[in-house]
Amino acid sequence: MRLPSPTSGEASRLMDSLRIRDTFFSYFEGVAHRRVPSASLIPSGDATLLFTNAGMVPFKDAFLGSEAPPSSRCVSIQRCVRAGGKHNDLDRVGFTRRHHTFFEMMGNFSFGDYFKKEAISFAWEFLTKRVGLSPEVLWVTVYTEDDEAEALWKSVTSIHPSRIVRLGEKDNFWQMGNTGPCGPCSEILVDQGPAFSCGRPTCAVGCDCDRYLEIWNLVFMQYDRNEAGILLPLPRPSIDTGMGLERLSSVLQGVESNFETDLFMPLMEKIGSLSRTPYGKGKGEKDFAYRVIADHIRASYFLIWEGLVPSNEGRGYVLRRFIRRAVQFGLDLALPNPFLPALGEKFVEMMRGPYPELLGGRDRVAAILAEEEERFIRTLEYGLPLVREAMAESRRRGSMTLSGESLFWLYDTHGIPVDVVLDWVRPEGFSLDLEGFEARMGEQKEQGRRSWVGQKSSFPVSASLLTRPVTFVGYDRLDAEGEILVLVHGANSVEKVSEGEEVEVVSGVSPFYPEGGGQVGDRGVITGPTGEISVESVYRPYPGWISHRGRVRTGTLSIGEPVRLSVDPSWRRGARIHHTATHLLHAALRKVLGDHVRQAGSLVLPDRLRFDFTHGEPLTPLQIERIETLVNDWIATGEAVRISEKSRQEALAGGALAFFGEKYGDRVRVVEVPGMSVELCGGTHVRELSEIGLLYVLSESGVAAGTRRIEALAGSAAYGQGKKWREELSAIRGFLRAPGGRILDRLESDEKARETLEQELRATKSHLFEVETAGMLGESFQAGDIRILVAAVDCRDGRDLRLRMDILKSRIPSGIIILAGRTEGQVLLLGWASQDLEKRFPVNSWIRKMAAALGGKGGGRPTWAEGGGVPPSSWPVFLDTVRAEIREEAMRTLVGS
RNA sequence: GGGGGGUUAGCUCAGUUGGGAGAGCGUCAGGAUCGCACCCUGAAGGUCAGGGGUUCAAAUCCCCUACCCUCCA
Repeated sequence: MRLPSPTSGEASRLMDSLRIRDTFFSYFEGVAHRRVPSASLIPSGDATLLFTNAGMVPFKDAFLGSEAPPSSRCVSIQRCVRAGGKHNDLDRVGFTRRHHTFFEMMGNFSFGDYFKKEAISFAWEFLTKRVGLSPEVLWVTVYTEDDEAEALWKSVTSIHPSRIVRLGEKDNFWQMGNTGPCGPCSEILVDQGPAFSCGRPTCAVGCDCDRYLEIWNLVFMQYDRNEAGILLPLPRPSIDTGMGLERLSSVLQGVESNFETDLFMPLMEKIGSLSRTPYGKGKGEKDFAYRVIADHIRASYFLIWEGLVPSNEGRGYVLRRFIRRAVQFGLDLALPNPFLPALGEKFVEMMRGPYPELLGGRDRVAAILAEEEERFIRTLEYGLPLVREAMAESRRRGSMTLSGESLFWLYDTHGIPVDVVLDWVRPEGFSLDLEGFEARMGEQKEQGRRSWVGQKSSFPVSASLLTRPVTFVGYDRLDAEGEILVLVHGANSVEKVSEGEEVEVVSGVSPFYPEGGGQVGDRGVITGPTGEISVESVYRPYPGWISHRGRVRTGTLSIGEPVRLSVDPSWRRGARIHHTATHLLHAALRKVLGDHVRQAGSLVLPDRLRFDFTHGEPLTPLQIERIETLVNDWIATGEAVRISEKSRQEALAGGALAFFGEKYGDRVRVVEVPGMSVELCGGTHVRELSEIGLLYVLSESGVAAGTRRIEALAGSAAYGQGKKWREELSAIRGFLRAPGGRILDRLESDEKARETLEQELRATKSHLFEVETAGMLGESFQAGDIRILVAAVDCRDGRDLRLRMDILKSRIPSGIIILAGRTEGQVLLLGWASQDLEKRFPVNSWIRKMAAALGGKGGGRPTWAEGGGVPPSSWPVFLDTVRAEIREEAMRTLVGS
């Protein structure tokens, strides 16, 4: 029940999400906005961000001013993933009406173009005129100090003044980080009626409950916060807005939760048909499971489609958690495994309208989903016995509660979620110490956090210090003239650096390639009027920056000085050879193995390369051979490498491989070897393939499930390796005296000969020991009722001694045997007592005593003991002494018993 | 990036204060059978992941490396 009805126009009563998208785009295009396609979920060049989590993320550099926006007015519907953080704990997803890991954010943006007035009026007009929301249900909030915004709401819209509420910094002030652009914001809310209220008397706008639903946030970026925390006015204030497509859909479709919109219902129905129980639309006992699964398949599908694979770290790990959580909740609904591929197929069907490109790669995504699902099921199967063992252990302690420690162990070490454990142990009457578990979990998190902040070294200079980005000239030149703009020593920005110091240098121009795209940063030297720095690594501390890290070799350098920057040509040469070789390798892999192969990471160094790619199984030697041959055939053509800048659409249409998509950027750099490989790439490359020379694949191995790794050498590194192999081979030939080949035959026959010899040696030894020990039996004597043998033999190692012992003890069914093995400079002692003498005559104490007499140690069990020491001055004396003592002891125990 | 667990026969895994490397399945041979499966007897098969250290003695304890599983960031 909802009063009053939020929508006023009949036409919009049943607005499906597709129409909402169209209406949104066409409205803003109508007011001169440029439509920008959704950027990748995986942010490019931003290590601080796990996923694109808001509509403004692709525009971050544009807001910071380090990059030009596609237009001063833009509109987008950006796909987003949130997987943690204060407002979106993964655990809450599925248990509320509105939390998602994957969602789409509709937004309009102004980069120094229009400001508050237009932003407010566009939003109002869109909501009330285009999608027909009734002004009666709308509320707005403004920042407590923002008089301007409140006045504008009153003057440019028809909202009732009593529906404008002022809120504080927590709700209505937005900032990107601790420094940088920020500003007040203004939110538009829909009053869903008292039925949605938490019922508390204090319930009003700002309350956490569902009654006042925030649907659109308008951010007025008008300040730049500097390091001191002071707000300085931005010269060109900007607008960033965000409205969740899922929320707006739920309002416009008159349903109670996002999960009942057309963005979810087909998935809910599919889950319902698989589990044979329909979704209860919020009233079913297990509805939460439907919601979790539907939500997670959306996020997982998109992430995999964008080239991510489940793994045990970083983004891949978040993806793994999505998939595993979905599978886990699938258990609650008794869904038959694997069920994720079928849901994925349904999702593509739903989303093919707005995202036609999703149709490509369907098989690959389905395969990855299925594999991860099966993998988790295996983990659970493996875990069941462990849980049983934990229960048994608890029972032994007389407790029917599994301890927090063992719950943590099951989860942390073996990946078995607590909920799953609970399901298994509840029927047995067990409960769980959840508090103990949470406590251990907290420690773990704290530890992770500490190690994280501990190693994070932040660049000590603000990103806004540079008014324009550093010009990279390294594609064409290896030398450049520049001026020192920033110097860093230790954790501080400094004016001057001198000999021996570790420093970082930023200059306005640089030919140094900064580490990125898998390619290592350049090395070289920076020379000033009075000093020189050797550059050891180069990276981008912020987008658009290039920082050179190294050590001052001679003299001093100061801010403002002119410098000459020179890249080490042989370093760069090795890097570009290996980089182009990587592209060829990638293309060859796809050709030989299939189009499911995608780059999953790469490392390009001057003297080797490493390439990770998606492929389900190990490569056969034949496949590796074919790939290597193909690449070398390509190299031999000597084809020219073409590098060009194109529009993204044009590049993709030309078949370019693009992974981990860029941002909205229209201009992309395309590296093409005609007929062989086309990739979007910012790295440095050879001009002609002949420069590569040759390529050797060194190894192929697995890095994670579904990901393989190839390591290879190209150019002079490959030649050097070939030379090394040749030298080794000739050394082996010389050693084996097998010149001219047939080394394998030679090894084989040698191996056979060795085996024969070993067998013969074994036979001879056992014969020898038979004879030898037969003689030794004569040395044995009877002491009371015990048969005793103490003897010394020459032997090579303990193994020989044991062989003799085995023979001897089979001849003496009851008794004591002590053998002293004389080896080079050492004595090994071995003692045996038959089972019946275990208590009465434990041989380990004798071995210990003898070893001590020989200046060594020993020990063991009563029936079998070993020890060692240095040889006695006289063997006969030593042995006789031992015999006498043992005899005496034997007689005494006889009397005693 | 930081933890936890693992790596022993072809496979699945035991191996308890450090003291003789094991089981089941599989393989092979023999027996039994018209034949097959079952069954009986026996055998082969191991750099205990690799390297270093401690020790008289290391699968076992310590350190390093590689790989696999898993958690946290």
